[in-house]
Amino acid sequence: MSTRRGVKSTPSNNGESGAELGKTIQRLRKAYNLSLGELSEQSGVAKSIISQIERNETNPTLSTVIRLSRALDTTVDEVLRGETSSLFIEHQTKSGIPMLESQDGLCRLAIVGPLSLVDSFQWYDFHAKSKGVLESEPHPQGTIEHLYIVSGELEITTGTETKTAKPGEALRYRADVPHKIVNVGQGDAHAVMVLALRQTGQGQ
Amino acid sequence: MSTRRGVKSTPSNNGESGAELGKTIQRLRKAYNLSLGELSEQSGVAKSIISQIERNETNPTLSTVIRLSRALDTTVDEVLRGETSSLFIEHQTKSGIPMLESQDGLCRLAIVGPLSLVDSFQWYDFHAKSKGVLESEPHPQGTIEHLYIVSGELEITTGTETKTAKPGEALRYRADVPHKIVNVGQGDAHAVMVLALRQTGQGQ
DNA sequence: GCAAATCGTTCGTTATACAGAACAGCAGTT
DNA sequence: AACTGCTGTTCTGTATAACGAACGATTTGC
Repeated sequence: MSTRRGVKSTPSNNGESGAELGKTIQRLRKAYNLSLGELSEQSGVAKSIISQIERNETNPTLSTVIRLSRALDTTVDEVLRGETSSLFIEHQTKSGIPMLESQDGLCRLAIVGPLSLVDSFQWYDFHAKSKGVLESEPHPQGTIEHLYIVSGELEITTGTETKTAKPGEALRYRADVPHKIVNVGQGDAHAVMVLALRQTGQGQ
Repeated sequence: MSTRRGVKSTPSNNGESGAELGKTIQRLRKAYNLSLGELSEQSGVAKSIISQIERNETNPTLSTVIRLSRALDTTVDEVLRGETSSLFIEHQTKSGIPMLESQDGLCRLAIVGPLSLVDSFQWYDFHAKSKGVLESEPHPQGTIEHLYIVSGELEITTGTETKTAKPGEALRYRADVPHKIVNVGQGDAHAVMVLALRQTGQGQ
């Protein structure tokens, strides 16, 4: 957490949001050869606001962005995405299937799902004795690991973050960085894991 | 009642904007089985705001919508467009219940994996009381359903075939035909379901 | 049973997005 | 030079989105 609230270095927020929103809006506007006034008229947004948005000096309202997007004949997402043209590359990374086996002999990973059908996902049944540790090297870029805890208590560390999950909980985390699963409970732990490889690209 | 809210003609925006944004957000949140507090923590948006957004009582900031979209594993546009761009269930909701529930009320499906993202699979947590029945209309062509039984005893009927599965077993069957899951055991049943969609285009 | 937790909602305050007007910089006319 | 007409920017005041706390209403536990 630590959601730095209260701190507002940047004019508004923007930081993680549509970082380049302003630039994109302006680029589109100019592409259409519109002045601020014209776009204002067409979109119904005050030109002062548009000016501020273009300079990333404000954190616009959704409705404002929608109105601008419409006037610019595009969608919110495209505007957000900086419209980095084609970013979708079908990263069909086949890459060797990470054959996860118990390193310390305390974890067992059984494949219950398809692994050759399509490589968009693999599905494992995960069992771990108490104190068992499963360390994984990074999986292909964009891979997301889903862990559903059936029983026991697992601690997942991915990157620098660590979380503990109890039965019934589902964790979703990036698996393209080193990650680790530890059974911190007293007894055995059981979880279902789905490894999803990013395929459709353009997921923001 | 200083600020006369409560009764408001036009909430704020809405009109032309994200008409159903609130409903969509709520539907996604419930699909993920998140409470306002949880979503708040995950997204960094105050839960009071989320509440208001869901009720269309506010005209959220772009950054707010982005944060929510990310937490809900989707994009702004999908949220805006009333979404459901994709396939699935949407259950011939005769009742329009945002949550996935069987008609007899004995089965509950919670989405724990990505449900937006154009892509290839969805992941559910399935709970059923004794005698609970979950009937599904055919999913899109090529869809395969994977069911991993955690506890209880389930009987799956797909097409004309019927099978019974016990804990630890995994079933894989076509889901592009009507299919049915029945908890034939005495107690509750619990399973993890993965719905795999046929890859789009290329490859067969 | 009452306490503790958790749900969604509402309250009080602060920060700020918004609109419109006023402002500044630069073309072309005349 | 001025006067237009445009550009984009910077000033207001007001409405309100955001947060966090406090609130009743359930649900859970002991």
